[in-house]
Amino acid sequence: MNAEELSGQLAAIASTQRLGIIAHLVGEPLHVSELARRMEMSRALLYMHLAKLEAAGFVTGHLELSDDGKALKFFQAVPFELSITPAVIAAAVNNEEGTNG
Amino acid sequence: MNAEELSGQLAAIASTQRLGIIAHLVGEPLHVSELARRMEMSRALLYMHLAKLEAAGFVTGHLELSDDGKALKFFQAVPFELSITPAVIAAAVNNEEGTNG
DNA sequence: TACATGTGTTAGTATTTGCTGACAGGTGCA
DNA sequence: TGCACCTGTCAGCAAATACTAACACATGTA
Repeated sequence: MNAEELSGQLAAIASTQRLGIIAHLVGEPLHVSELARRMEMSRALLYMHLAKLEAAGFVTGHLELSDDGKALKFFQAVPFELSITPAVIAAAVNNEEGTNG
Repeated sequence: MNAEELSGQLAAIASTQRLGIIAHLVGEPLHVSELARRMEMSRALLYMHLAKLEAAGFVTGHLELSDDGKALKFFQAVPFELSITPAVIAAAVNNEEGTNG
């Protein structure tokens, strides 16, 4: 873990919208349109947020075929634990590996 | 801890520059001009970053009088531990208090 | 055919954030 | 007086991010 990776992870969840997305996907996978309705958010915007979350590894998506033959893109939250302390930050900035996860 | 507070905390450290500032201030308080030199950053910019970090509680600053009578603004890192998991996020989004620190 | 549902992408705009340069003011010292 | 330090703030520009509206295309159903 270096400083860029760490700040990338943090930036991915440093948003109330994206925290809301993760909260919605904890324990209950949802497809994009359904999630967009629940979050009262446009699909285009939701795709942008999901892309950032998926790139950082906080959610994962997969296509699923519904009973009536429609392709649904389901997303779910990925289990993780991020523990941040001053020491963890100092280690990351000094580019040391294997310090946190 | 609600979603806004949590995302605020995360946003405050979701920056390689600000991670670098914290790393510099771990175990060694520095005054602004000295820190600006070590980070190779303008003071104006550093003030902006320090303001965000201080508002979020990651660093704390105080004026100190040097031997030769100059006022120096020292900053130091505040000890903390932020533990982020999907459950913590869900709790924050649902506005529950007392779940994480 | 037409409508409701879904995925996925793009162009363009609005808002926020990061950053620079310049300023005003203070102390100590030669 | 002038120089070398320091704190603190502001206007303005640059770049990144968030967001909207619109498009193309697919399936099932009336």
